[in-house]
Amino acid sequence: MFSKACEYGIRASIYIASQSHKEKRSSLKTIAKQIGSPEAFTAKILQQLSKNNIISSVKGPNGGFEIEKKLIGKVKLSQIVLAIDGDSIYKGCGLGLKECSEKVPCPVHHQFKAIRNSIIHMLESTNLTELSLGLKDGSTFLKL
Amino acid sequence: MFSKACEYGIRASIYIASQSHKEKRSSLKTIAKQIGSPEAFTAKILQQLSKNNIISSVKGPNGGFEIEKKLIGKVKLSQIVLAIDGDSIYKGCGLGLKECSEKVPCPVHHQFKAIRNSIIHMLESTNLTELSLGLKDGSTFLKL
DNA sequence: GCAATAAAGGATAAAAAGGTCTTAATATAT
DNA sequence: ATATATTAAGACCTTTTTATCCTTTATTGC
Repeated sequence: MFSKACEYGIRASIYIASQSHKEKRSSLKTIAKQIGSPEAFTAKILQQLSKNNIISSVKGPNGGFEIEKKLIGKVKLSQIVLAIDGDSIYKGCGLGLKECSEKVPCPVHHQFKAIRNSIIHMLESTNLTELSLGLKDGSTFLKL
Repeated sequence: MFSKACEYGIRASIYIASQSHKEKRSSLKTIAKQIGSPEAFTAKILQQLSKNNIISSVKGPNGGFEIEKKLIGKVKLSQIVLAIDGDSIYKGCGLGLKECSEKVPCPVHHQFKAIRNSIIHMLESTNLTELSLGLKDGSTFLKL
C-alpha cells in the first residue's frame, strides 16, 4: 500500500509526536532504534518530512526532531503520505491505466473507487495526536 | 496497491476471459497489444497464471491462452492477485511491522483493518465474467 | 574561539522490481 | 518428416527502491 520509506516516515512521525507531547526532542539515533528502521535511510526520510514542514529539526547538541506541541493534532496521515509517496494513492488506476476515469473506466474502476475513497477518508481523518496516544499508554507498538 | 506484474496479470486475464467467452484463444502477441503491456514480460506473467491453473495454454499453431468457458465465472480476482503478489495484501501490516496483530497492534491497525477487509471482500466477490462484460459492450477499457 | 554534537547533503552500493533476449519444447498442417 | 507457429524456461539487462557512507553545516557549552 505504501512504500517502505513512507512506512518508516509514518512510524517516525508517530514516535516524534509522542515525544513532542512531552516537550522532548528525538534524535535520529533514538528514532531509528525505537521504530526499528535503518538509521541512514531514516535520516533521508526525516529530511523530506522536515522540508515539507511536517516535522522540524534542530542541529547541534540537544538538537533533534520535534513537532510543535499545538501542531501535533493538525498533522494528518495524508500529509505524510503525500510528502513521501506523492499522490499516486489518490489518483492512480487500480490496474495501472493512465487514462482511467469515470468516462473511460477500467473494468475494476467502480469497485476500486469505493476502496480508494475509504483510504482517502482514513488518511484525511487521522492525525498524529490520536496515533501517538496508544504509544504512550502502551496499547500500540512501532517496532518489529 | 498491486505490483505492475499483477496489474498486467489482471488485465490479461480479463482480456482472455472476454475472448474465451467467444471460444477464441488469445496469443501472447495479441494479448500484449490489446492490454498495452510489454510482450516478453507479459509472457512471464501468463506462465505464472498458467502454472496456477487460472488460465490454460496451448502450444503450436492456433495455440494461445484461454479459460474454459464454464470456468470463467469461477475465477475470482483474489486468485490472480494471490498467484502473482502473494498474500501480502491479506496479512501485511499497513506500517510494515512483522508482528502486528489484534493483540500487538500498530497505531493504525484498526483503521487499516476496515480497509483491508473491504479490499479482501472486493477481491473475493469479483469474478472474470462480470469484469469481461464491460469490455464486450465497450463500456470499459484495458489500454492506456 | 574551540571541541563536541547533531542534522543536511551528496556520492555510492545493494537489492528488488520491471523488462528483454535467446533457446528449447510442443503442437499443427502439409 | 519437415517447416511453422506458438508457449516455456532460463539467462541477462535496466530502472527504481532501499540502504550506507562520508563530508559539510549549524548549534551549543565551555
